[in-house]
Amino acid sequence: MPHSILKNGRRVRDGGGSGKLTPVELALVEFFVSIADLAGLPKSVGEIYGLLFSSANPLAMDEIIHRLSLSKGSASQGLRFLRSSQAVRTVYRAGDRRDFYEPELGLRNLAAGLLKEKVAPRLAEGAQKLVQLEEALSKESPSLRKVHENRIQRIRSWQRNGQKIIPFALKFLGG
Amino acid sequence: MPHSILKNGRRVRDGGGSGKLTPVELALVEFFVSIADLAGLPKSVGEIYGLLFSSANPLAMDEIIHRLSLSKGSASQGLRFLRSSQAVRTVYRAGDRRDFYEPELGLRNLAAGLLKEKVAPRLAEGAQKLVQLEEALSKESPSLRKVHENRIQRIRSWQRNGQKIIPFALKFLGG
DNA sequence: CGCAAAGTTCAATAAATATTGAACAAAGTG
DNA sequence: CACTTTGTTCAATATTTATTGAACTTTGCG
Repeated sequence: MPHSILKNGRRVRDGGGSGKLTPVELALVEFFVSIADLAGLPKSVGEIYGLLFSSANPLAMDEIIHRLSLSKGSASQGLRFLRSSQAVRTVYRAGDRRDFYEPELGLRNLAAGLLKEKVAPRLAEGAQKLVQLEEALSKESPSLRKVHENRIQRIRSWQRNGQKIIPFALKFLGG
Repeated sequence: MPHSILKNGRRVRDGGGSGKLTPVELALVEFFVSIADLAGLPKSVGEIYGLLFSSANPLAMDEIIHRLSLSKGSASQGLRFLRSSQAVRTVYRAGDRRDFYEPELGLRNLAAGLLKEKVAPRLAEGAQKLVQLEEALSKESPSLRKVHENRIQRIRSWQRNGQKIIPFALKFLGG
């Protein structure tokens, strides 16, 4: 039985189009796909968030799979990412064992989540590399070392300025 | 004559290591490769910027190719991107037909360049999609339309807040 | 318990992206 | 002008990354 959405033995209402998206939903999904792309996230993540964003009520994974024609694997991984970065929340529905999902709508929270999940780890890794670097410095000729020390100072200053912005930017973004 | 760096008939000084990078250079290059990756740019772009950043003096494309073992194509395209986003500048040297490159060191300018080159076009495209979307709205049922109008308002508010931050953030980042 | 629905994992595969290098164009130089 | 150096372009290829789907785990229910 390929792709039928049966539940408790009867066909389930699927809120406007079996697997196909309405024009508005489609445009919203495309919008978030292009944002995902900009942020270096998989298309599927953008699709899922976009679908939830355009939905009047929370959706379960099997509905997402069906509307977007995604594989279970992509849906599961995409939702995992969105959950872990607080871009979606799970919602419980009485008498239904499935998890339902609704989107976070606050830009501040969305940004903070991405920052924590995608950006922060990389920056930490970068800082790590700077440490290794300091060690190697001592083995260079004095004149080259002077140049390099200077440049590394420059990176440190970038890091400081970058840090300073974050809380401020978040405040800007969020009510 | 594969890969020799001859110029005016004599071997040219290459500032420490033919093709191989010193540990410090290597660490700096890796640092910028990881930044490039974070920003969704090709590795080669990070390598090129990293090499220029770690160099005491401007470098020509053939030197970059040699030190990083890149192809001409990658170097040319990478430099094109870096130039177009104002992350590097060309420097002229008397009696040398080649273009020499030096890195932009101001975070503010680096950020502004990326914003203009990578981010802005995508956001414009996104705004474009929102327009298409408004048209399709009128064909929806009143109740669904209300939800969607609401959500689209939300996106517009995101855009406004995002815009507001930019000049402010840039001021923060820059001297 | 035994069964079915819900969700996860991950090796295989497909799709997207970057890189290469050879052919080409432009610009000096003698 | 003929020749060399410098740099660009782009189709072919390699590399990276996302997606699939089948096997598996977990959870709830009668």
